[in-house]
Amino acid sequence: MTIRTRFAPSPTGQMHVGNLRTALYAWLLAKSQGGAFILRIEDTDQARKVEGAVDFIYNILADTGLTHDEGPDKGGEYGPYTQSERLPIYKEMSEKLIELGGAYRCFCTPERLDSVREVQKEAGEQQKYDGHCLHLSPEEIQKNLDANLPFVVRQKMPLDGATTFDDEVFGEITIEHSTLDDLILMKTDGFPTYNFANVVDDHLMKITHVVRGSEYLISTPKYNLLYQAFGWTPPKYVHVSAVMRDAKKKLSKRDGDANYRDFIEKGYLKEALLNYIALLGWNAGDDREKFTLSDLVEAFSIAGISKSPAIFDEQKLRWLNGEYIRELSAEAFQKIAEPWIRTVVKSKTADVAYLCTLLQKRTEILSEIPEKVDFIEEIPEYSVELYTHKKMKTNPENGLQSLKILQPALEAFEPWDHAEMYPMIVKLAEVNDINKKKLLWSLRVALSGKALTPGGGTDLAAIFGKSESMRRLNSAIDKLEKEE
RNA sequence: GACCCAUUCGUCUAGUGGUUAGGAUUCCGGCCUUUCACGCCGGCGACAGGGGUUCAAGUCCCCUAUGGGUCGCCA
Repeated sequence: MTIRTRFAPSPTGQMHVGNLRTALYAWLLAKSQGGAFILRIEDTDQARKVEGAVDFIYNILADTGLTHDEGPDKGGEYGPYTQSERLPIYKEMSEKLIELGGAYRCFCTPERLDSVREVQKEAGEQQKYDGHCLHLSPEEIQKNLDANLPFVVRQKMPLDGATTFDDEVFGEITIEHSTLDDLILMKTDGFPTYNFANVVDDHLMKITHVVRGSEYLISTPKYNLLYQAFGWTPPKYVHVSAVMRDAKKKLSKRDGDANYRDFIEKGYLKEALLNYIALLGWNAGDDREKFTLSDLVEAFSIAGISKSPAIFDEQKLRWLNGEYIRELSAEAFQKIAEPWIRTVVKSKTADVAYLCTLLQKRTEILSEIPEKVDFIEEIPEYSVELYTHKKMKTNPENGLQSLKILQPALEAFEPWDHAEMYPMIVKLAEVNDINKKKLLWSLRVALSGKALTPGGGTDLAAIFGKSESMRRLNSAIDKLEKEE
């Protein structure tokens, strides 16, 4: 029997990274064993529906490479794959379940339910349905139905005993039936709840392994009771623990930047992001940390999933992203870096390709590029104290001296060849009996107006070209002379 | 509050009765160097606490603590 897993998001907007990780694990489980990955849209809550959210899900799955074999857009043998299009199925199934004795109609109003809960809360009791409609006679039920009273369908829980199931990650879990509430399966609006739809659909769609967040761990026995009532075989369960923002808070949509798209917009590469979230709560059993998607397919196994919640560490993501950036070819890096460079550098003459070779080893996330290159467009206001560097024993006075040595040499330097410039300056330092580092430090400050730059003085000269370099050099000399 | 689950360096983790408790990241040193970064080398840093079981416990059991989850006509 081939493995079938599913990703079943509700179309409520952004793709949270915890959600993405669940999708990744489900996809990996299927693909690592030659199985199928199914996308199902769980839109049973009409109030929470968000326009465009389904397309957004398609885009992310396509973008990350977690492609599905069956889904609303691709079809498949077990469709429709959108729950709002399966309403007749749930209706039929719920009626069947009532016949089977696994469920009953409940005509209680939300107001009555609230007050029951209120009373239970005051008394310090467990809050659960009080069974009011459980023993309605067939006549009473018919009367209510004839009166068109709205009703929900509730699952009838056994009163005693316990259900045990064996989770693939957490092991054996046992829940006493006495703690179970009679779940609502069908709402008054004719839509199923998750509690019902997931069971019906997972069964009908022949899902073999249910991968989902650990918040469902405790409800799983309720679902198994449903399977049992129908006479179906439950799937295997793979519950994965939460992704946390910090030790106390779960990563949540409300925290703002936990979304896939936000990370991409901040300049993270999708490969790095995916790699990182794979590692949050899973490991290959060895020391490897860098995985392509196909590496993951090869290495993935349920045994590597850990039980405890993992805190999302953006610092480590940054590092991983840097690793991915450094592995890019020069062309590939320039392609993704140039748009970021162009947000601040408008110059047509600056050598962007060369700039990129300098930037590549100095970039962890793309969004830090603009601040690194802003001096290229326009030299910032800077203090001549930048010429002071203790270790190199430089200061504005000898800085000026250095620039005056460099000025005629560079003026005469033809062609403006970067590879030749550095040895030329080294030689120039020797001739003038001055430390080459003094010359280079001053040159860098003169060209950039900054203490930290990608690359050194000759690198900057290469980026700017001769005319702009000489312009900056001369104006630096002017500036220093004025200060004297 | 009740129930379920978890707990190894700050963080992600390896570890399935006998290890100097390993790796990665962060941080700190050093080397390299045209500033910074990259790279390389090194360092700091953990078995939540208490009881058992055992010749031997991070590994098994119990209790406590802490944290998370669930208790919706949300999923």
